[in-house]
Amino acid sequence: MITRDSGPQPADFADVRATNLAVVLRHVRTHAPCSRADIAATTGLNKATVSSLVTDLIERRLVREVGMTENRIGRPAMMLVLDGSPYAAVGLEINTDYLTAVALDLAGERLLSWRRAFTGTPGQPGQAIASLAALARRAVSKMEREGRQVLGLTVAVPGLVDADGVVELAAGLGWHQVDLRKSLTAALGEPAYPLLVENDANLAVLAEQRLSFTPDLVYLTGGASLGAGIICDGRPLRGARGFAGEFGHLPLDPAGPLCTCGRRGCLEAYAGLGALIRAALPDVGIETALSPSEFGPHVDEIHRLAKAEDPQVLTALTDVGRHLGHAISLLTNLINPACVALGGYFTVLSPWLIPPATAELESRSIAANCGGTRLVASALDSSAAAAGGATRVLDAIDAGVLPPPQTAPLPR
Amino acid sequence: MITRDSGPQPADFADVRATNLAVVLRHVRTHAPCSRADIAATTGLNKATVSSLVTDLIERRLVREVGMTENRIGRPAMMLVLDGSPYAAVGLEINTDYLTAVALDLAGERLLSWRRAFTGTPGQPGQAIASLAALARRAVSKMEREGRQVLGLTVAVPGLVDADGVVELAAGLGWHQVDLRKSLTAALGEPAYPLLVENDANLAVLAEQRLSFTPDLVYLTGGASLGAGIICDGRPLRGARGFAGEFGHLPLDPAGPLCTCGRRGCLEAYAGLGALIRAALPDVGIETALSPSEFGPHVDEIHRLAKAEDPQVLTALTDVGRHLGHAISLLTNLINPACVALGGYFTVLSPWLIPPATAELESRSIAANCGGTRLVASALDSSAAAAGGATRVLDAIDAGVLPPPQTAPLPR
DNA sequence: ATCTTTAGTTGGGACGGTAAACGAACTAAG
DNA sequence: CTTAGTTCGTTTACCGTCCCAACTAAAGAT
Repeated sequence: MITRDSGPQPADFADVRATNLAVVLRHVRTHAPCSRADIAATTGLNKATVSSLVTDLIERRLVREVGMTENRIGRPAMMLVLDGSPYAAVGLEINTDYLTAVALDLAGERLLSWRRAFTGTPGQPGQAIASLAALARRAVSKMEREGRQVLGLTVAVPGLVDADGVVELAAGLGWHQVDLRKSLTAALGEPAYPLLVENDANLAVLAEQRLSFTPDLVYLTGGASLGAGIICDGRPLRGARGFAGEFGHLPLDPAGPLCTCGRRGCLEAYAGLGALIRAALPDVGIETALSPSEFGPHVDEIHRLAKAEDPQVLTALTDVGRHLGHAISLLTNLINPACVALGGYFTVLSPWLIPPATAELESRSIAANCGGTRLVASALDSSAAAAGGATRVLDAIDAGVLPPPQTAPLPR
Repeated sequence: MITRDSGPQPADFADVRATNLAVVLRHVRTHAPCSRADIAATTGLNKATVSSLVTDLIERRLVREVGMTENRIGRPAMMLVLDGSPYAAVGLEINTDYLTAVALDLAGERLLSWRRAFTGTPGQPGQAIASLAALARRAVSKMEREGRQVLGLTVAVPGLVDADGVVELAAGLGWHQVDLRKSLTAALGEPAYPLLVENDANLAVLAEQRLSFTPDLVYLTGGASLGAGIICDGRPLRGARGFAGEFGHLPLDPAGPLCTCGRRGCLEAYAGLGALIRAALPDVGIETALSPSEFGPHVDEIHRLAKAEDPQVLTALTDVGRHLGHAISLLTNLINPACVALGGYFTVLSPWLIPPATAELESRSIAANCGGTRLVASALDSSAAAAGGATRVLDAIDAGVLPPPQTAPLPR
């Protein structure tokens, strides 16, 4: 990929070719169906170059000819579209109460969407990894039975993941220093495709970005713990040590309620799923610890009561929304995203959360009109992080890491 | 410049050449003096390619041969260094109480550092622009008299600047919708070099980065207003509308003291220069509005009293440090920078600010050891923003936008 | 004096983008 | 039906850049 950007790497012809292949591929993805002439006119590449690049992409089975245009002056154009059939990108998510698998084709169409209940034993990641590997094997086999080559697999984990795929810390899972990438690679028999591990919020925001097209975007995971996936200027923001987006433990009030992290007044203590359930459904979970497997039904119940305009639930939701707005105002002042998408349990409850959150945000933003930050419900469901994992594989393709040609070049 | 990064632009050989020229130039800057063979070995470029690139850089007068190595086995190497003499990068800063001009040579050596007192009339930017243009002309003339070509000029403004160089809002100057780039370009007679306008904090952090080498860095401007210049993953973070880094108006406490922006509990109301002076020097400025021209002497006085361990001043500084640590903990949780540099009046007072700020930061960070964030005094003085303006010009050179060759290619 | 080691240049080859010309396939109009 | 005009995509010749291998150059080591 060639851009006006700093990078210590020198460039050669392969980079030029890879860059231009990716340019053409992205154009086909976003403008399909389109002709070679369209591509040349829009990208500025020479017609001959585009022909050569398209031939290459067809040999790699990334692009397909679909037929001629008609009823136009001049020679009809051969239209091109992404070839969805020969490839698949797989994303997995492990969370406190479920495993998810998603597969997408090149165009981002969903090929597979599985979810299964799961409860791991804290401190015993081995069993969880075995379950994850089993799910991965089933998803990969299904793709391969359909004749698709798996381009890559990315696992979303609710915790801090380093660049080598080691889970430094995942409090909800009770994991500490787990080399998930290595273990899973071994469990899957050293597969040929790249296997990556990433934070769930950082992946979910990728999936959200593919739908929203915004280059400055934040995705908030709404669950027992709250995380933020941040994209600035089109690139994911991870921070120096990967701690960026620790949204749940933003200190809002040193005199606030006790948080699971041991401090007081974290956002999570106000707006985490546990706090919401305690405030909205005081009959449950005040005395006993909340079980992750109960979160789903509780959220459904809160949603039902909110629609029925239960005053206690509405008050609880307004309260959560206000604190969310407060925390988002910090985000706006520091990062100024164009859009903040509410994910997790926030998504379904957003009709009751967004109005108080927006009011709070407006009252706390220095910039007029909240600096242009829009608050929206996520376009994704609970498979967001897994879909983001698959999206990450597709993003690598878009960035120019293409599979090699499969058919021999045609004789002339 | 060629990197593994998304970008819609197709690439051709000119991009390859520009990328590799920049790679070699950066290597010479950071490893000078070095030989062609060193460059080839370190960058992975072919020896022949390096020779060709170096010849090109010498013709552009960006690099110079300085002499042979001695006392080694094998043929002695011809050492290369940056040629500092034929170019200059100019940065200007306009602020409430002064104008600053800085010029740097290619290697970042300071050629010029001017500062003059200045008080503008709010709502009347014309006079300020005339003063700024006069200063710019003097700086440019001095460089040209020394035989240096000006590569670019960047102006730092304490306010919101859009991508076209229009100052949307600069509260301290009383500016609103001032097209500074256009006005200054006209006042300087449509110069050949690029003239840019940027926010002061965004520029100061560039200068700080050149000294600290950290790719995840925040620079805090400490003055009447507080701003943050943020660099994430080596790139400046501006946000969707340029509002990123509005550090001073982070809402810390809705019940806090009144801020100049009309809200309550902004960081600036606790840790802005006005708040510090009121707390540390209660004899001044309680009744009358503080004049910007008095800020410098007041800071000197506070510094003197702090060294003398005046209890009231020490208490005020500890208080400011605590609030600073609180705000920085928000930065750490969201952006996770490797380093936060305290600029402006914070710099000289940092011995009294950093300990309480660090304590507060540690108590509020979810990540162990504050997520690795170090709090340091800025390595720059009050010319930080102007130096950053000049640095921005040098960064463009580093990124591959090179001046054209000046000498004809040597006959062979 | 000759060998070894390292520095830098030269020439050939490959690759990939560019430009202009060309053939192909269509519509429009006499 | 014929001719002109339009547009698509390929062909051909060309050029610039990088790489490789062989070469020259200049020193110390033997």
